[in-house]
Amino acid sequence: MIQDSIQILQAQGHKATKPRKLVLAVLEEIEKPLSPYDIQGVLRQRGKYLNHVTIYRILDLLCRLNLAHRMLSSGGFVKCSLNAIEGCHRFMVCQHCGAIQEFADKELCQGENEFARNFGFHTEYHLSEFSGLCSRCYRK
Amino acid sequence: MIQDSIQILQAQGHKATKPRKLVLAVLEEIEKPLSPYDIQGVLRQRGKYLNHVTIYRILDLLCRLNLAHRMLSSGGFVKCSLNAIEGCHRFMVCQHCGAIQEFADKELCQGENEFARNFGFHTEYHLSEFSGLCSRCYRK
DNA sequence: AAGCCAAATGCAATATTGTTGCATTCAGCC
DNA sequence: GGCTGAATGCAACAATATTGCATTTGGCTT
Repeated sequence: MIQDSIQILQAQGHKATKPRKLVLAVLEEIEKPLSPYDIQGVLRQRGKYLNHVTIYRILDLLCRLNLAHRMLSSGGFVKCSLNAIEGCHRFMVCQHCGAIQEFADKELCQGENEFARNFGFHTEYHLSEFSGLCSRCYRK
Repeated sequence: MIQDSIQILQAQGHKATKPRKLVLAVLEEIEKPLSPYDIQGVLRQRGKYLNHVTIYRILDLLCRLNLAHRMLSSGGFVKCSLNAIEGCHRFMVCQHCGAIQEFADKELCQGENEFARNFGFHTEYHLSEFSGLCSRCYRK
């Protein structure tokens, strides 16, 4: 539900504007990485118009609040799951259908950070992307 | 040594041209993510000129051959270490000095893929970026 | 070492993506 | 309903990326 994201927005002193709801709704419904112009296109198909500058600024905000995230492979944006582990995002992207899914696993996350620490590296946040085939597409 | 990369290039039937050597040398020396135009700038400082289109095409090729990689955080390109684990790239990026380093760890990689498999996801390749402070910058 | 040819580069033109400053509008408050 | 700062739209611009085609060049052959 985009309501959850909206609540977080407001809790941090940001307004629940129509454009923000529209962008959140698109990210939520289309569970694939979308560029700012992609989002504009989807909205246009639905008879809505947002200036691209507005979309950029909304995505900036959402990323700052950890409500959205930019993917490695495509550069597109996706909505983050709200129960993600702090400072850690782990996505699986299906090469066939394009669907993305975010996963949280505390143990794995800690293991990775510890691994980095062994090299003297202090991890602030950590991003991980799996590319392959989701269970549906694999069966075919 | 860029010689290693050159060998791989040629082994796959690509030519060892001057522009390719120049780009490889820059990526090798400056161990930070560099955009195509960054690379052009570095070369210009050295009295060399490459058209940006050429640089784009070289980077495309290097990425296809897994000799370079594009980072999420910056959008810049880095040279891949040649002893990387197949289908797995793991980078650490220092927020302070910008230095990047690639690491390979078979165990960690297998753990991650297994984790994905538990969700029915079949990983083709796996990509991971740590953002934080390297050992030198952390001490300060 | 000269010539050949496909591969690679340079160039020009264009398309796409991202940014900035400022006028206008609107969400949330009284 | 009116006020006010935050948010949006707009215009102009800057930066990044792509395409088609003419020219050059690396690596092979002779």
